[in-house]
This record gives sequence, structure tokens and C-alpha cells, in this order.
Amino acid sequence: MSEINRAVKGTNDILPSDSHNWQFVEGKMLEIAKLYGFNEIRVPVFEHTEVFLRSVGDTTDVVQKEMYTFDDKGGRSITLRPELTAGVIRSAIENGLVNAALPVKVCYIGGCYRYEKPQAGRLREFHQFGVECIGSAEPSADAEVIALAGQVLADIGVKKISLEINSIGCPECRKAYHAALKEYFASNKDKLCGTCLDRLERNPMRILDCKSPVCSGIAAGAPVVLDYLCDDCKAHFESVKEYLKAMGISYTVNPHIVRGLDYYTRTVFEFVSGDIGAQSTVCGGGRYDGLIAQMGGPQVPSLGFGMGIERLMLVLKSQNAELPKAQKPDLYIAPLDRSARLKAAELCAKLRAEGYKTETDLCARGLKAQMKFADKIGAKFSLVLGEDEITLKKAKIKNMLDGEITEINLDKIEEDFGEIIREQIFKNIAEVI
RNA sequence: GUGGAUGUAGCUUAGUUGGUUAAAGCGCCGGUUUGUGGCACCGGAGACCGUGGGUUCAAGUCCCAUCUUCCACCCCA
Repeated sequence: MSEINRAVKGTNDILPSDSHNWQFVEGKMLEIAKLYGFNEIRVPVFEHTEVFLRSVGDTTDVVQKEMYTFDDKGGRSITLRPELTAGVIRSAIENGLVNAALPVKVCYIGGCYRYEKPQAGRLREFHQFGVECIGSAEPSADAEVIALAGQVLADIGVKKISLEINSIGCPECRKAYHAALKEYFASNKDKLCGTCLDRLERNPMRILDCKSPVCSGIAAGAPVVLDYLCDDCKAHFESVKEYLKAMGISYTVNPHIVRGLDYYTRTVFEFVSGDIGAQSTVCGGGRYDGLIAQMGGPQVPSLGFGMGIERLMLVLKSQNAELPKAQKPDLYIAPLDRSARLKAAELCAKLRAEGYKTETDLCARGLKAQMKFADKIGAKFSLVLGEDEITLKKAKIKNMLDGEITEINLDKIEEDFGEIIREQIFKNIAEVI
């Protein structure tokens, strides 16, 4: 296959046979966000590169090796967003949202871009739903954001997923913790793997989630962040847990979850699924009290999360979750000749204006082929349109499920067909009861 | 970026120790006396065998490279 027939590595098409699932999922996300008071914000797909260097952090892998960065024709360094928080915060500062009535609660859905080696649940273009709650330092905000994520997952139909939370403290208490960690791991220096030796200098907290059995064995005995939190951070974390309990949200504290973006402080959390392989984090987020100030705004505490929609889809698929079926046409009109096709177009227009999903022949096919087609697209009813029907202004509507035939008046097709549809609905309700 | 697997019609696959026009099922299109689908039967379209080199009289089958997808690592949603 040549390049013009092939999608770029790590990108995916969402086909018509699947897009209604995406529409359902995204619809639910926006709906529940709204329920919690988070309204949608839309920001550009690309930003000045500096936006991500400042926020995500220039020592992170995301910035160092995964960004799609290029110079535009005006000589600006531009980067396709690797995540959405940075752009949203930039916009909040630029548009004065941080000076509005706080907290400002926003949500978003959009594509993100990271140059990584693709595998299941990890694409170069992927989609995230997320929220940001700007302007509250209170534990109640942490709990509300976590609750929102949990409800989205549950309402979409995820059956099994676990919430893990942790606190990584403020910059002050992290200093003490880093020192303790370095001391601990330095005494086991000879046993650590190569990458962990490197981490020991740059970011010792990352050793905690190394998958190598040797390192994780050593990490099991390492000092725990929670023991090094300052009084304020400790109280904050305790309070978050109290709120979660009050809201009936179950969680486990996992002192080993460490988020890879530099801006996180205090609460961090993940929703993890055991059903989709190694890329198991479906949703990740936390508090970032220093980020807005760091990006040139006022000192305003905030938090949020990002949810990977592709990963969520994988979870739903592997759990055989029941998603709503695609909408089928109400009526297929099968014209027999040229003039009937013209009449069919007229009838379609009338019915569609009334909101009935109506289709007709666009391929000039014979009757039999049209009936097959009507069956394949799942039309609920069909109508054959020939000379007789047009001159008599009467036609037969056939129920494609049971073959039942009802005669209607073509001049008032909207009314007559509406009646048939209503009867059908009553019949369905009666069956359910 | 590292390591391992994969690649034949839209989909799922067959293709024997390299040998004449690369098979099948599903799907798609059409037909079975010309105005009614789902079943059955018949027919048709559709594949430069991922791509590029090489070995050979001869390669889908062997060798090399490259790309894609998948799995694990790194990292993250």
C-alpha cells in the first residue's frame, strides 16, 4: 500500500459503524460534566511550544521526546498539544477566567498528539475527555472531581475499574521525601536496573513504579511519601478521603502512584482497568496548585483529570458493555422508475421535515435489489412506489419485521406514517410489559 | 528509543519439499419469466500475495532490508 492509501502510523479512523459509540460516550461525558457544573471549553490543537515546556515540564519524557514540534512560516515554534491542561490554563489566564467568580469549572474533549511507539491503547493521535476545577484549594474540590470521573465511567457502562489515590505533597514536604528516598535507594545502588540508576539522580520517585521485579522488590521497602507529608498536606489528604467516603466512593491508597507530569502537587489519582493490557490507566489526574502561577498567572490552586477515550473504548469492548445501538431508518421508499424516483424524493423531503428517518434509492436499482438493501440497512418499514400508487395516491407500507401491511394516503403521508410509527411504539411497550 | 511476533481479495483464512491463468467462506454486485427483503440455487466483480532488493531457469513460498500492526519495556490517557 502506498502512502496515499494508508493512515499515518499510530493514527486511527473512527468508522461509521463505530462512530455512534463515540457519540454516545462523548455525549455522556458532556452531560455528566454539566451535571456537576463543568462547561465545555474549546482550545486550539496547537500552542506555542513554550506553553508545554512551562507546564508539563521540560525534564519530562513527554516534552523531551514525544512532542510534535515545528516552526511555522512566521518562524514561531509550534507544538501539537500532547495533553489539554496546559492549553486550557493558558486560555484561562489569557481570558481572565482566573479573575472571575471562583471556582471556574470547565471540561473538554479533543485530540492529543504524542510521538510514541504505538501499541494497543497508545496511539500518536488519541482523544481525551477531561475537566479542570480552577480556584479551589479545598479537599471538597478534589473529591468532586474524582466523583465526576467515577460517575462518567459508571454511567457509560464500565463495570470493573479501580480508583487509586495518593498524595505527593507540596514542594516543601517533597524535598524531605526525596532526600529520604535517595538515601534508601543509594544503599541498594548495586541491585537497581539501569534506568532506575538514572532515575535516582533525576527523579527518585519514579523508581517506585518500576516494573522490574528486583526494583519493585526494593521499592516495597522504601520510605512512603505519606509519612513525609507536612501537617497541611497530611490534613488535606485525610480530608479528601473523608469526602470520598461520605460520597460512597471506594478507593485504595497506593503510595506508589507517581504522575509523570511535573505540575502535580498533593492529591494524585488514577482509574485503572485490569482488562486492557499494559496501558491500563484509563483516567489520571490530580491537583496542580502551583501551575497557574508558574505560567504567569496569579497564585490560584486548581486540579483536574484527563481520560483516554480510546482506552475507555477498549475497556467497554473487553467487558462486553451494552452500548446503545445505531439508529435505523424508519422508512425505505422503493421507487420503480424514473418518475417514481422523483416522487420518492418529494415524499422523503416531507417525512424528513417531520423528523422521520427516511431513505430512498440513489443507485437506480431494481425492486428486488432495493428490498435487499432496505433489509440490510435495517429499515423498519418499506414502501413500494410505482405508477399505480402515484395515480391512485395510495401506497402500502410494509413492516419489515412481521410483514404486516398498512395502506396509507400519499397526500398525507406524514400523518399516516406517523400513526403507524406510534402504533409500533405502543406495541413495543405492550411487549415489554 | 529497546526487545519479540505479524502481514495472502473489504473481513477470516488455505496455499503441500519454490514449478503452468493464487483458492475458499463471509461480505459486495447481478440473476432464478419482467411490482416486494430475510432462505436456497446460479453467475459476476474484487489480490501487482505489505513494499523494495537479492538467490534461482522458476518465489506467495528461500535470504536481506524497509514499512505496518500487535505484545512487553520506557512513558502515559
